[in-house]
Amino acid sequence: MVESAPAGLECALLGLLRGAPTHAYELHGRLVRAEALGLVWHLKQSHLYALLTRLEESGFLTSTMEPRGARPPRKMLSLTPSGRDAFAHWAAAPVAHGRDFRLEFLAKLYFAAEEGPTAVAALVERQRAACAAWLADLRAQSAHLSDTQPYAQLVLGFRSSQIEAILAWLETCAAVLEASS
Amino acid sequence: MVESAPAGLECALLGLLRGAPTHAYELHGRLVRAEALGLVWHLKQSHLYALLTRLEESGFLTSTMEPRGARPPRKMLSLTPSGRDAFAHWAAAPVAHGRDFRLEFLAKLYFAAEEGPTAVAALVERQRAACAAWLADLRAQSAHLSDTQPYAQLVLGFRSSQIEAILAWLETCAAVLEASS
DNA sequence: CTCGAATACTCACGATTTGAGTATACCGCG
DNA sequence: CGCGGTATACTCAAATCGTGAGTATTCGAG
Repeated sequence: MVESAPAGLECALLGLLRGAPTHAYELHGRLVRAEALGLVWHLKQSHLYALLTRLEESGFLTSTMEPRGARPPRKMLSLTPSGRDAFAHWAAAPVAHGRDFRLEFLAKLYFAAEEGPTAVAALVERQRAACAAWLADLRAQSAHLSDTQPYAQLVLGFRSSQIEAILAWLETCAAVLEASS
Repeated sequence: MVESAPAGLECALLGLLRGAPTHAYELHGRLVRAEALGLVWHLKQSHLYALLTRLEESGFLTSTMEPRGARPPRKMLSLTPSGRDAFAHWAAAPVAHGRDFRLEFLAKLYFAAEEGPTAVAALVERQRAACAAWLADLRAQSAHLSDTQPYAQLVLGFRSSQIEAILAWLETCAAVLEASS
């Protein structure tokens, strides 16, 4: 029950429990199988169990044993209000670093897409603003660099170009998901 | 002395020991201070010591205690032939995943830049080929996707656009470092 | 001469991640 | 009918990673 904010991807697990209570095994099945999030996030079974245990210890979810006659019982998980809250906050906030895009932002986008075009548009717009700020910062740094540091120039150039590509891609996000709704 | 291939960034440490034997403390100083690699790679002191210990245990480097009169002795590190070899192999090979660019590829580029425009050109060209292959693969995957999976399309689109940006940036690499040599 | 910064290194711990294992129940096949 | 393979559901010990915090000495500024 320690209640410290859960780390990025743990919140995505909370998101998967938004609907009906589920048990860990099925969650894992969803992730590795069809579920689109599995494209983005690979998680071993044992790791998943560990994460869920921690989320429970921290009070973001509760479990009840579901007896199933002859078969072994299942540990059914559901969100606590605190868990629901943590997810909502996480899902709405943009990521803070370019390196968090591959996994964390795409996960956020997944949930936003489930919720509808409005949520997507809001997330994309917040993220766009954050990226624009990073880019401005990088350009300022780059300007302070002398020509005698070509390597540093390349490093900053690399980061800038990655962020520019992200910005361009963000433009297409809202459009694509809008078109298919 | 277990001799299993060292992980990506450990090889970069080997690279920093190519020249004169050095001791760990100075290595750390170089990394956090001026040294351009510090832009890319942040490493706590204790972590660095741990990595170096492991590299020594694996036989990639050897140490000798340098007595310094009254002052405490230093543990001077130098590459073994096996270490020199591991570095050379690592430095010449392109990285295998987009996610390795931020750190590992930029580190390789750093050493290539030290060595001269020829080495840079060779590394860049190999990496370009690898990236082109990834891109082709992504496009093939994308083609197999139905329109009913807009999220998956976006994910693949994201990856493609990141790699395209990398390809464009690679073009500028050789040019920039060539110009400043 | 002393106080703080720099030098040089060590250690114990917590968190993360993984491989490997356990145990039961269902289902098809001969 | 019973045998083996697969699916279900979860557990655990252990490697690995990474960090904070500490130690001990020396040097230079005031």
